[in-house]
Amino acid sequence: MKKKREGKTTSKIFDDHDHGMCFDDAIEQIENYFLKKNLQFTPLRRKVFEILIRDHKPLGAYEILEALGRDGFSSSPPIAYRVLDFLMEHGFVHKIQGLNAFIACSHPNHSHSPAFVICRKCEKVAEIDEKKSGISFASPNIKNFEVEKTTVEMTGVCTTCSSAATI
Amino acid sequence: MKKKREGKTTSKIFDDHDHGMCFDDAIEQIENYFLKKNLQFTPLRRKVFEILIRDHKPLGAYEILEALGRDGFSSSPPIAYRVLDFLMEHGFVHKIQGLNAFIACSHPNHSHSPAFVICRKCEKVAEIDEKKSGISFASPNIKNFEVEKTTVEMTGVCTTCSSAATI
DNA sequence: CATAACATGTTATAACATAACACTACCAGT
DNA sequence: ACTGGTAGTGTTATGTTATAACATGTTATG
Ligand SMILES: [Zn+2]
Ligand SMILES: [Zn+2]
Ligand SMILES: [Zn+2]
Ligand SMILES: [Zn+2]
Repeated sequence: MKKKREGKTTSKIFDDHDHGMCFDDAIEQIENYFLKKNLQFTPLRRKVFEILIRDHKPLGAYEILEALGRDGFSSSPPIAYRVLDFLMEHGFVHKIQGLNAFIACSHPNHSHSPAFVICRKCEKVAEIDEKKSGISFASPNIKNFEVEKTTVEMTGVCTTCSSAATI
Repeated sequence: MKKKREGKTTSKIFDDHDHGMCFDDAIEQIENYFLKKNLQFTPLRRKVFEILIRDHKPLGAYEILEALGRDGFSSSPPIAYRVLDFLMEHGFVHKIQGLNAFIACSHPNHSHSPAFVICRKCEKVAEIDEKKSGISFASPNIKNFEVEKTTVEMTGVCTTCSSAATI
């Protein structure tokens, strides 16, 4: 059986971006980036990114594979994982560890350590900015350790879901 | 084939606790907690916790299962996952999302949002305290969202590993 | 003792991820 | 044009992590 991953309601923190613009911007930005870096934005890579940015919600690798299959691409697992790794290396996709899922980056311009807010009911996910949100995550400067990557995920319930339900 | 999960070197951030004491304390604390809460600290639960606290390093569920098998317990997957879920509910075990592994809590007294420092070379893991370490993680108070659980993991390389190796 | 709640055991399968190798296209140096 | 290297994609098989569903035993509690 399949794990549910629908999502139906919204809450303010999840709605603070204009996704129409977000989508167009994202495509343009990734194109420019690849051009500038002399990287190939192949049909497969473009398609995977489009699948992720289209609804701008986290998708499991196998959901991406299904979508690829529907669009005439190969849908064996390594296809998705390789492209996802590539897009993550360049900061256009992040992995949500708590969901084993992947999501298109919401702030692909500046390099950043992403933080995510995840509603465990509707499974909506928002990528937040250190400064913009209440969260202040002082740059981790641990003694005797060089931090290369941080994972920050906040799971809970959004207002819409909590007001709608009987817990 | 098996993923490596050995760990051989140490760095200061990983050595700031006396594990002999840590082990004894942990056992005593979990016993007291279960007694006070009228929960059953069954042989299976005790064994799982002992396996985790013994070396105080992250173990995969299937590693725990092997250890259980060696000690005469059943070693089918649900056994481990159920006990781990239970111990996590009560704050005595945490899951390291970046490693798909479980580790005994280092600060089982006070309720806390654990944060972890993970060396990707030796796979040593330290659970750090907000205040004690350089990290300051302001309590996330996001608008229109009630945070229930935070995941904070910092991956990098410890001094020992970085000084030892040719990157 | 009845019975409900909790705990463990067992089988099967789902969900997630990678290894290894094959094939093609493209480009650089000869 | 030949050669060898690199990058991208395709394919098969398998490894790894986690859960569903159901059976059995064990422990309060009225
Ligand atoms: Zn968007
Ligand atoms: Zn929600
Ligand atoms: Zn310890
Ligand atoms: Zn190390």
